[in-house]
Amino acid sequence: MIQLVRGFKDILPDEIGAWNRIEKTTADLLASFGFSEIRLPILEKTELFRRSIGEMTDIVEKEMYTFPGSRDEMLTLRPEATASVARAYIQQRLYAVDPIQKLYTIGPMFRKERPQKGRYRQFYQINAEVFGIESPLVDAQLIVMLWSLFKRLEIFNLSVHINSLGCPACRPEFKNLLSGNLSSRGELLCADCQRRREKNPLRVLDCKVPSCQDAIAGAPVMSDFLCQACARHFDSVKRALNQQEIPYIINHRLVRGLDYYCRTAFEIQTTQLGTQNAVAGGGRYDGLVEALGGPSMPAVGFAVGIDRLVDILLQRGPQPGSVPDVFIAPLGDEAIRRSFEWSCALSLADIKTEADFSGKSLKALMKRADRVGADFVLIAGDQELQNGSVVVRNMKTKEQTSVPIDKIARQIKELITKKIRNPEASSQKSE
RNA sequence: GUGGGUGUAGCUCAGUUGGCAGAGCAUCAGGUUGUGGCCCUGAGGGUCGUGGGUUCAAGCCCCAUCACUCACCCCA
Repeated sequence: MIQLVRGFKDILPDEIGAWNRIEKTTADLLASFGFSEIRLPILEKTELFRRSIGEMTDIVEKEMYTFPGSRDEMLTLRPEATASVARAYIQQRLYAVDPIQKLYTIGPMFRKERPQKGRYRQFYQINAEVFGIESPLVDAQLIVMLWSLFKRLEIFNLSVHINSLGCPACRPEFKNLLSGNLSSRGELLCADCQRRREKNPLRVLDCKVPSCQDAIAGAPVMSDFLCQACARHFDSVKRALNQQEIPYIINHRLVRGLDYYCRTAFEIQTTQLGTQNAVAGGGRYDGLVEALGGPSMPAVGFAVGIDRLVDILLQRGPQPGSVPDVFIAPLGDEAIRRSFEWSCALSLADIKTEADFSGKSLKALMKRADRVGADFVLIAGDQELQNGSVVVRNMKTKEQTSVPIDKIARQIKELITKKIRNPEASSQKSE
């Protein structure tokens, strides 16, 4: 048997309800915040990611699906979307139409990591990016938007972590200071951090090895070394979050894994998954557009891990799926032929219809009707055909009525609308 | 990339010191010639992940390999 690729997965009907809910909620919410959807290729030139994400990141070093394309060019399945969105913003000259662009995209990303709970080699993200606005209020607005997305999805037990990474004016000095501070207690650091200390000392800050945590306990924190502009920016973000009553944690250890981030960095974590607990992350990347050959342009954005949200939603049991309104149970060859006609007509009239053409016994048909959860069953045998009618059975009340064949669609529609109004009252009673 | 755990029916899992491959659920059929859920009866369904090895004999022991899973790491 040929099996699917390691770390990839099939999304089956039993969880598609959760996916649809997340995507629909996102589309509605982001539209009200002024975002437009874009759709981009999943394949890009490798160079794009090397330049944007950073040569020395784990993603670029060892996690990308890269292979030769045409004309000596290497291609890569995108490991994240921000680089592609920025590329499109530049290439399509969107900044010339209006430097301010609020864009979002939903789709698969690919990273060759070891699979784990909440971590897949093909995973799905919602990416939202705002170009052309320097105001810290936009940073805060993105967090507000995320917060309300999770609220609408009824996902709670979340914490918002924020930090400021500084900017090219103040970060280099801090890096040097930190590096010097860490080398004074280099003995304590784990092997990875020994390496990081020189290449990118910021990454030592979010190392989880206990001895490293001890080593950095007294280390300087970025927020004490922010330049005046960065400090004011960070303060505004915090004030805006306070104003919207969004609880947050200032996390000096929060260092994004991608090189392009500056100033605001944030991550939203859940307690409902395993150790892969980040459901969203993002921040400001003012230098990226220019670094990719575009105009100097501020930008800020985030990514949401859809797979992880689905995992959380599914913990609460299956999400409501689609069940047929009507099940057609024909008896005998003539009835089966006619039921084909009826099922087409009903489906085309927007009635969710399921017909069984197998010719099995009525008992078997009824069992199947019950299993698929149909509200009504349309029974047609020789008797009914002779007098030009069919039997409609209400599966809940067991009521059966005879309906003339030429009035099937209208009758069913009437029954369904009645059902939609009634069960609300009855389900409230039962609670 | 590194470590731990697990692979037996569609699903969840038993399987004793190595000795005929099992249960529950699900499916299908019958009990009821044309009426679902409950009940009863029966049936189908297996390369015991894969490949080697030890043995008279391997689901069980040994080696390798693959997959799943959890954690490290990294991140959404």
